Amino acid sequence: MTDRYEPGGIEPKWQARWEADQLYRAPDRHERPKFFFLTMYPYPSGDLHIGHWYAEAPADARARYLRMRGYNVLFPIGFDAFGLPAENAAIRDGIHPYVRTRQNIERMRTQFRAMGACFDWSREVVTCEPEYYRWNQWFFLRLYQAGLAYRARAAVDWCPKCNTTLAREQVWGDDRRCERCGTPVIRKELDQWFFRITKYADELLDFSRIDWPERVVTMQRNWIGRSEGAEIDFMLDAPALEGERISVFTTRPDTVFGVTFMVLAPEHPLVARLTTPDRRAEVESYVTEATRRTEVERQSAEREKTGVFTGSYCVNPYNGERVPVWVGDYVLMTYGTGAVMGVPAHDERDLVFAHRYGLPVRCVVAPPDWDGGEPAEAYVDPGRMVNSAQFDGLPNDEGKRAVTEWGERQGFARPRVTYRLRDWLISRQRYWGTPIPILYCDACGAVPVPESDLPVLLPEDAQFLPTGESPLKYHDGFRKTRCPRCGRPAERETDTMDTFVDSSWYQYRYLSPHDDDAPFDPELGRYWLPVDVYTGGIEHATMHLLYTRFFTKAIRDLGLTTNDEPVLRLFNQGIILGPDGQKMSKSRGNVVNPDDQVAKYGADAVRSYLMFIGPWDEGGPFSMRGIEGVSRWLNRVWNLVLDTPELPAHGDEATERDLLRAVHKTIRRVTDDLERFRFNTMIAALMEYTNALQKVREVRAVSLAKWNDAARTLLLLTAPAAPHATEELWARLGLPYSVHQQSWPEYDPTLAADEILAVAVQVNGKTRGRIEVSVDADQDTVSRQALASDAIRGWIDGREVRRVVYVRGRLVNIVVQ
RNA sequence: GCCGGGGUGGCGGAACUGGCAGACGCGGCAGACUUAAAAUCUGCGGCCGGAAGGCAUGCGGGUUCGAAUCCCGCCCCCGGCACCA
Repeated sequence: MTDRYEPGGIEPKWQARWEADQLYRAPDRHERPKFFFLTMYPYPSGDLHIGHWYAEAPADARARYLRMRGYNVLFPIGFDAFGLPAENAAIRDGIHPYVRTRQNIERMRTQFRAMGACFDWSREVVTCEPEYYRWNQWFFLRLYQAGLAYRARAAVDWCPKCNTTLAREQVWGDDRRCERCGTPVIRKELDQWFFRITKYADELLDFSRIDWPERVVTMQRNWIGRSEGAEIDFMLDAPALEGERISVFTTRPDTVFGVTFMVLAPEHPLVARLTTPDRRAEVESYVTEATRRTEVERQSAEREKTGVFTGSYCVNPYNGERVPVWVGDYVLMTYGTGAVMGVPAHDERDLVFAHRYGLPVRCVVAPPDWDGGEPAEAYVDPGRMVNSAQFDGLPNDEGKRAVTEWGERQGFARPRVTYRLRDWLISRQRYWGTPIPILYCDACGAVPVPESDLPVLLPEDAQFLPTGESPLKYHDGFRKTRCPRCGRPAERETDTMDTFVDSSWYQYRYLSPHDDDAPFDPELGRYWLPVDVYTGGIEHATMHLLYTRFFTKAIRDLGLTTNDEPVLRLFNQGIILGPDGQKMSKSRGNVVNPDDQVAKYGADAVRSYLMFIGPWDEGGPFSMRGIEGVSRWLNRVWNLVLDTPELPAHGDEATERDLLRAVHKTIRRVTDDLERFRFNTMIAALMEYTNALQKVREVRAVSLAKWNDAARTLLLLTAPAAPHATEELWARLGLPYSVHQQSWPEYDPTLAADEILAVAVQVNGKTRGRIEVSVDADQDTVSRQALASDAIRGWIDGREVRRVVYVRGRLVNIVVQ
């Protein structure tokens, strides 16, 4: 018997050898075509969990495959090293974030090496190092100069547990919780820095240049939330407010003749002045009540729509009608103009409101079979306009444009597009992030730090105290400085940047990670960019993946790149669950530790098993039995390759042809599956091929030469999934190092094609038997053969054959009376 | 409510463009090897039925020679958006 397969012995050996030989360095200039394969870089939590393996191992297999296909593959790795956990840990146990983060990274590097991943470590980026984050500051200054970064006072979301503000994208769910810790957020009025992502709203809605999953595209579309409509001005008809107006945004200008009331958000600036003395007490108490309610309460659709009349009226410019102005907390100050025209006949919410307060309902878009009265339910479908003066009879979708145009000519309406998307709030009231390169001078105001003074270093001697406030606020050495304009004392901004700023451009830094002159070398950008394939979890669909698209467009406009999009193709892997089918968590006790699995079965088995589990984008439960099955397969491959049978010099011709067919079919299947990220069926194909080789070996009817070719093909095709075992076997066969530098096998379609096919014979669509036919047999031949076969005769005897359908190579269907 | 994805054996899953449903793996059963066990190898495995045969891809219809796949109407699960005017 040959040596047993012992991954624990061979895996570290090859990892060291590959590293020493710099096998996976991606040269910057090369005659081969480039392929930039990016995976989402991890946060250095200090332990590589099974989710990291699931994200990286199948991606690594595909990167290896692309190398064998002849691409110059850039497959980099780095660490998303700023962020809250390290800072919280510092407050808890006094270890400085730098120290802990660097320790964590060191440990994870070791674990990544044990995976056998073919990363080009020479390009590693670590975002908490000044050589990285100085470029965050540099980009910030450029965006500031271009008017794409600005400071504003606004009501923003604050996480009371993380003690910082959050971007809209980081507030999740209908109960508005912090994306990181799940704590419900609260509103705070603060001065904060923003990136003007809304400037790119329309361009971000254009997905025509990229091949991204429908799911992500939809989520981004929803998030941006573009709606087209009109803004219409209603003049106020109140003694003290002569000449002032309320503007509303509506997507239904065609219903403007149906307006029977107006509703303002409680925060609307006109509310106080509009309120008549007799209504004041009631309105004021309503407004106070509304502002006291939480955001979640306010936005709950189930809540009853309440409101209060201000006592004032405005005038519908289209028909001159006086319309009462109400205040209602279902109207949001943060969307549109903070005022809504009430058209109860054609809007469900307005109808509820009108019924509650006895306001009139006037139908202006006729439902089919309209009786001239008011509809019982809000009618929102298409129809012809009625009760609408000169627009009567017009289909309402045309009416939208006609009404807006007419109002525009009169000067009280204009087309308008509104977005749900808000500018990206990047200020964080925390230490462990990139300092925002701004200082405040009493004389000059907010002053950008000159580029030549970058980086603004994060002071390492900060105090981490459980006060909830950033240590930078109390660090005089950091805070106190001089104004570069006037030389007088000034104070630095103590907020740091959202870590999503780091990840918005890290792919570019991989090109020249130690470049001191620029964030990345534009020359290299011309070769490597854009990213060809990006893989990672779906959870970043509207955060990171939206921000990085914005960033690329913004720096394109700054002249730093010519690409419109950062990533051509996106693929989202799913989530690995515990063996019980539940999300892995320490409290459930269902966590699978990859290090344990590697110790037991080897990295190759863990990699292959993760690929075999199911479709990569679906994830699924980790099965302890399942990984044993894959481990058994690798053992079979091992024994099959090393235990070469006694074989004749000349084999049996038919058996050899069958073997060759299996070889070429398998190459085709494995290649197609890798192209489509179908790793599960790729492993299944390799298993089938292994089983076929085992059968051939038992028969001993092929020549040694043919056998060797078949066995080598097995190693080449398995190399991406199980890089160590295949390297070892390749070496033991005496073949030249390295299996990973061999060319990917090509398949020949003619050799993969069958000559004799087993065809199912159906009678009236039910399979009753099967026959063997040659590939090129025509329908006549096949149907004659089918009708004559014993298994079929009993089913058709005495019945009239009405029709015979032959699907080449698949089946014959005999249709009888 | 709107949008996207899904529902297939005991389990994970497979099935090109409408063409033999259940590849591959797990578990199970039977056998070989072994004093025995483990490991390994071989065979059998959708359900009902002794068999013939029938029934089967969430449910109900339809189109078709033929439907897991296409169409219509539902149910359930996952994710996103949602008082957004």
